[in-house]
Amino acid sequence: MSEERAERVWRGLRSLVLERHERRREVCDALGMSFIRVKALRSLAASPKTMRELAADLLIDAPYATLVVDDLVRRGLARREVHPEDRRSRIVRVTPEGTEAAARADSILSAPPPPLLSLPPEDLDTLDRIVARLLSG
Amino acid sequence: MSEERAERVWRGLRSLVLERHERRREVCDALGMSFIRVKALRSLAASPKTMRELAADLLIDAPYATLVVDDLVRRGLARREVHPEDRRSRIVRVTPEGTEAAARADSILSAPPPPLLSLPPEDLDTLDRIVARLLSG
DNA sequence: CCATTTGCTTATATTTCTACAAATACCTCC
DNA sequence: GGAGGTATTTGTAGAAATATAAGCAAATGG
Repeated sequence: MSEERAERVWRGLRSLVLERHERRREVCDALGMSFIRVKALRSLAASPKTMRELAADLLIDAPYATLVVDDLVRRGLARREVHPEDRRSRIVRVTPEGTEAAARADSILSAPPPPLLSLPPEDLDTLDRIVARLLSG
Repeated sequence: MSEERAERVWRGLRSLVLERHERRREVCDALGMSFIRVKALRSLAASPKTMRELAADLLIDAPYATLVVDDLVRRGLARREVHPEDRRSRIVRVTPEGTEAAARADSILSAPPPPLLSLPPEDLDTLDRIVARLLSG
């Protein structure tokens, strides 16, 4: 049955990402902030957002988003700007320091784990193709 | 460069597991408990453990493990038994209700996401092999 | 305009997580 | 059988996360 195989694969993928090569702690230590702030910083570095959009992206509510952004602003990693078309709204944008910090987080989180690096090239190739397909599906 | 491809693959895997098909919230809602309790329950359902072993498995400290197990016991999902060979130590074991709840959690967490189920059989086969290799490495 | 809605903030409260110090009970080794 | 070490619990404190209510400013739509 392929259902069974799919389950084994899924458990394996979860195990790799969530247990074996989890890097939350490492990133939080490196940046000196909680993981939700790292997520916020990376989300904002990827593209500036209104508070509402950020809250939706992080799956948090608006008041908490305010606290998180307050903290990033206090650290000099982000700025609030008034939305040009709706002055109720703020666009949150990372500063150059924020960009740099987000890049540091990315480099830790995106670093492939050793087993992936020592995969035979043709396997890596195949995996690349399959993962792309899974992401597009 | 294969390093670059490995990075793309790793980012893709993280995205699949952590963003697209994250099921923490769902499991916590279904069982009515925080995720660390779900993890504890599943760990104990997989095999009974002493407090120390459980704490090590969950990467939490001993006092917090006591709180978590207290809660599971209060819910009737686990029991403490005196270790037969060391009366300082307790073996924590899930109850039948705990086994049932852990199975419910498993069925949510292990359910392969749709894109994985609609993968061509030969791709799933290959993926299965590669994931096994990554886990063993 | 005025009422209503929307976007955000402030305030407040609760739960969850993390950490550390100290107490208790038991084991082991001399 | 006493010293020192281990397993767990208790207590405490604080940070982080989550939720709700209330408020302000600006937009929208009669």
